[in-house]
Amino acid sequence: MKMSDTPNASGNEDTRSSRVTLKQVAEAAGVSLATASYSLNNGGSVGQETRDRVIAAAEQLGYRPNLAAKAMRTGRSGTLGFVLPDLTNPFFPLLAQTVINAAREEGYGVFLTDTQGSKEAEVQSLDALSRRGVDGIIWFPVDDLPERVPALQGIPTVVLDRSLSGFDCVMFDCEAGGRMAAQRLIDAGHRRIGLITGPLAALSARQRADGARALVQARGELMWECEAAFSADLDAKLVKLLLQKRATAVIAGADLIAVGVIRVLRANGIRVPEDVSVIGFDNIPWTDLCTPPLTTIELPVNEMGVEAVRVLLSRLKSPEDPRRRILFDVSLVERESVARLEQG
Amino acid sequence: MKMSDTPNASGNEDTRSSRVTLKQVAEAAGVSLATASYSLNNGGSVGQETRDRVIAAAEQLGYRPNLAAKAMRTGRSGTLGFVLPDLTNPFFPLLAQTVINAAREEGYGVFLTDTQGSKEAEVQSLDALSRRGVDGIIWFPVDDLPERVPALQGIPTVVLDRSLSGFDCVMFDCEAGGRMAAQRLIDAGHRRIGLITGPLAALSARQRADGARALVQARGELMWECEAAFSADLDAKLVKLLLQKRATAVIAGADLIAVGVIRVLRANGIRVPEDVSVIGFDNIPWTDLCTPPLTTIELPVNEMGVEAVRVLLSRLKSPEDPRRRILFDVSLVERESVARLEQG
DNA sequence: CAGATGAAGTGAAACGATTCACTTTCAGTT
DNA sequence: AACTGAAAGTGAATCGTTTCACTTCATCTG
Repeated sequence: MKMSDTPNASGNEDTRSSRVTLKQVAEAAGVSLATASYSLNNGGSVGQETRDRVIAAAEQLGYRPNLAAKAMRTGRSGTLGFVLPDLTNPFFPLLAQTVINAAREEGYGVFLTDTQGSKEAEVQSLDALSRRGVDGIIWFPVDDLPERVPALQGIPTVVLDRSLSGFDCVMFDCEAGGRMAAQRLIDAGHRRIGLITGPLAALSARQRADGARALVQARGELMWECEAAFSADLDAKLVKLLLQKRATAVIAGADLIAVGVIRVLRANGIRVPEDVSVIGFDNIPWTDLCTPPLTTIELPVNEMGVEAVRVLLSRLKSPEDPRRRILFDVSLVERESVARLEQG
Repeated sequence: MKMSDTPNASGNEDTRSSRVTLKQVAEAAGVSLATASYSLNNGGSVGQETRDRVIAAAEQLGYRPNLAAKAMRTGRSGTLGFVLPDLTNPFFPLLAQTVINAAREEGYGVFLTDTQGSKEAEVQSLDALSRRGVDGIIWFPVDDLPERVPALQGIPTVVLDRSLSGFDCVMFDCEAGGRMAAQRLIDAGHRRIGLITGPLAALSARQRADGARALVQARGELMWECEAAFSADLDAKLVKLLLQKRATAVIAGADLIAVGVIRVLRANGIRVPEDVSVIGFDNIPWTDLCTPPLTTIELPVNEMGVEAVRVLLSRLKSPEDPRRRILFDVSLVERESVARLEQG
């Protein structure tokens, strides 16, 4: 790391340290504080001419309302918190982007916090958001153990991808997804199928597994089942399973895992999809660039983000409405990692 | 999308809508407001016994300071803004994560805004952050045209990956990176080299190109050069270039582009790296999972995030210090997309 | 013992907006 | 001419903190 100081930086000119306040605007426009406030917020009863004058003055002075003051007076900060487990997991960036932009369109700023998969950090984050006085929280929990979160008292919260009682929840129909994945393999003639689940602490992983398992057991044969972390690095046990108990097709509980599977298989001279078919789950961004491009279950992540904000804001408006539970359908994305099983 | 209302949700019990204020704590502890404040902030002169009593009372009542009020009084909000172009670009999530966590460790919350690559949205974002009263801004600009941003007046800002005068800047040594990429190919015996640059509106893309071009011209032959967007979908012109004017190696200004190149080549029966070597830039997360794993230039993204926060906070402390310009070294990551050129 | 010193604690004024309750003005109605 | 009501505008309280300036009182100093 090199460093150099640039001594004569030509700083932001006109750095007026104290900002323009509403009072100054009022004075400039020759009206009272109250009228100035009403004018700028389209409230009260103010003559059109006066209103225009105030607006002009505000413009001219470069007035920017102090949101902290507004927040204190009104009790609402115009901010939301978004708590998620891990931004570097490719599943999340799109979701975060959607939430942030949906919120911005409604005039809300978003505090993003990444808990790095730690429950402790999660509790801390929620606590910090509560102190910050966010109006509401969107929460993608690390897992779905029903831990009590005292910080959340009284703050409207919507929970994503988990079913926590007492909260609005927005989820994917993961069980159906699991079934779809299995069905796709069955349709291609596969019967001897292996199943790798994501971490079962998460409801969605359990549901995916349940859906897939049920269908495989009904129509084919579940050769083996194994739990794995959300990662392309498979542990030794799984690798062994993969190479020894040969299934003709593998269902992975997440694309990241599927990519790892493909890598291991190919490294051992097993072709995908000719020898073994692989199907993933999530449709994370770059799975179409793999070799072979991954057949997978797509989740409407974008829609989830938008809906989460919608639900949260509507709860802000009507705190007493019944809790909502929204379930998004998922769909199969056909690519090249699944092949018809040739009768051998 | 299915929906169901759960009528009898067992809401967060004890939803006390009005929060505990410092005044209540003071009363409970039998001291004045001032003493209560001093006690909790380790300020003023307060007897140990009294202090303990206040702290106990605060604890017991579940007091959470209202940061909006504090912000208004002190003029500092304890928040930072982070403006970046596109969270779905795999380059950014790690950076965002690092910034968020580094800031949190110092007690700051981060407003994240994603401008979706639009300069208009960028100006709006900066403006919104200014209204929100953030104490400082970390800004990864869409490009480096020296647009005036009025909203920034007086808000300490550090700029990432760009050189904007009047700001603290944290950057990578991209020119050196370009040279390293070229050198790697030269070392492998390549002479006829093609160069694909990222969008030249960005300084870093220009620098990468400059570094690479200079070295190629000095030691080999620059077969062709072409500008491309940050995407794995290459436009027709580039595809044609790639297939017709055969270079033995290609330098891509970004991994995303490199992946696109590999895909096009392989789709046309050209092997990588046996027939054509490809080298990328960025070392974004999953390039080690490609086929072949991508040789590329790694940027210390994590370090940049940490440093950005460090620089920003130190500027908050001493606004009058000379502007700083920090340059991080980059490094070559050796994988499998570059091969020795067999003398043919 | 007078005065100085310092620790412990308090009262009240900010910070910058919103908003309730109120006054003034004036056109319209009887 | 007196009354009514709406429209236009204002004064002042308020949100929850921090912090300056001040008081009180016990102890120390010469």
